Amino acid sequence: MIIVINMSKKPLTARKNCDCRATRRGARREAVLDVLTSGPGHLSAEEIYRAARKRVPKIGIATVYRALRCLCSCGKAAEFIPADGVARYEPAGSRAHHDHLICTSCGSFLEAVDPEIERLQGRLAARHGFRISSHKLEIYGLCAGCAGTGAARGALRRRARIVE
Amino acid sequence: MIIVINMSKKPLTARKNCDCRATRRGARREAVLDVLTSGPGHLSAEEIYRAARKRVPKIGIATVYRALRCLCSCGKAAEFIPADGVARYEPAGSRAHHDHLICTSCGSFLEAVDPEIERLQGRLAARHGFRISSHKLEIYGLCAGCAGTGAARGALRRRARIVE
DNA sequence: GACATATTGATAACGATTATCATTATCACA
DNA sequence: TGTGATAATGATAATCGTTATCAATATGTC
Ligand SMILES: [Mn+2]
Ligand SMILES: [Mn+2]
Ligand SMILES: [Zn+2]
Ligand SMILES: [Zn+2]
Repeated sequence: MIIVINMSKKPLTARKNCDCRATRRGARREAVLDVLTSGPGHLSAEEIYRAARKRVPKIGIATVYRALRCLCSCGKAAEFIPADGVARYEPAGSRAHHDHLICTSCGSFLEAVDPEIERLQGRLAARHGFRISSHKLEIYGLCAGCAGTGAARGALRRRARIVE
Repeated sequence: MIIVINMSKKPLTARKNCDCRATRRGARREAVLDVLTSGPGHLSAEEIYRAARKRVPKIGIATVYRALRCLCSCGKAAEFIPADGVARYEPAGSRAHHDHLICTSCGSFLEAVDPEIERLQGRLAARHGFRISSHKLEIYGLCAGCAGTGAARGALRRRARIVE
């Protein structure tokens, strides 16, 4: 795949009209995309940098940030910023939208979607004449494992990545 | 009111068992609380600093941050971090929970709550054995004014701060 | 007033991210 | 296959919001 950096200074939110154009190909940005799609997801730039160096040892962190900007810009990756203020990245485009349940104990990210919540957000916005372009729902608390209840362990056993 | 700094390094989320104890009183932290409760809300630390200096000209930004930490720690203020990563503060305690509709055009914050969405979040979490401690719902898009439709202006006219 | 100590503000430090810029890698084409 | 244009890279400086440090000051108690 050919990946080209979008050098604009705009935020990293995915855009429809990405100005990425195929020009030259290199191993570094491929490595970043690789880490993103094959890794556990929800990685920080620093974590992606460390993983990418195992494939391309001479890669610099600046290139990782540039690649992430490009990937977000053309919708192949998504950036989100949890409460600690450190941006995290996950593959996008081929994946459905989802929200995050973030464990404040072990730091794990659980992905989930409730179509009813999604729908009601539209209704809430409409009530205020607000035109939604995106939304961010993050639920903080204890994951099943850290809560440690029987019901919790049951839910953990299911181990669903995206569950309605 | 007496306000005492909580010097802990924990995050600024409001806690039930705040270790704030009344010991000494000063004008600076009062000024910060004043700005917080009398201002337009959703101010950044820098904005609060500028406003506080009109009341206490010699106040330093460090004191503003310290006061905000204290106020959040004992539940008199709430901190939240939108997509731009810059923390913003609003009075809390006497105010009900609400979510934010954030206009990406004019930067305004509209407050809203949908009890049904709140309820469904609990259901979603329960489905994963997740024990919620807090959540953050931010909806990004165009406010009524910036969207510029007729219906939008109607909604704007209502000018509700918190609407179900 | 004298003391203990809580609070303050100037400023250094910090961490994540971005900008700079000289060097290197890639492509189009002769 | 060589060559020139230029896209991409990485080391590093800069930036920005926030926190830590620390000497000076303010406050409460006796
Ligand atoms: Mn995710
Ligand atoms: Mn608010
Ligand atoms: Zn956990
Ligand atoms: Zn607006």
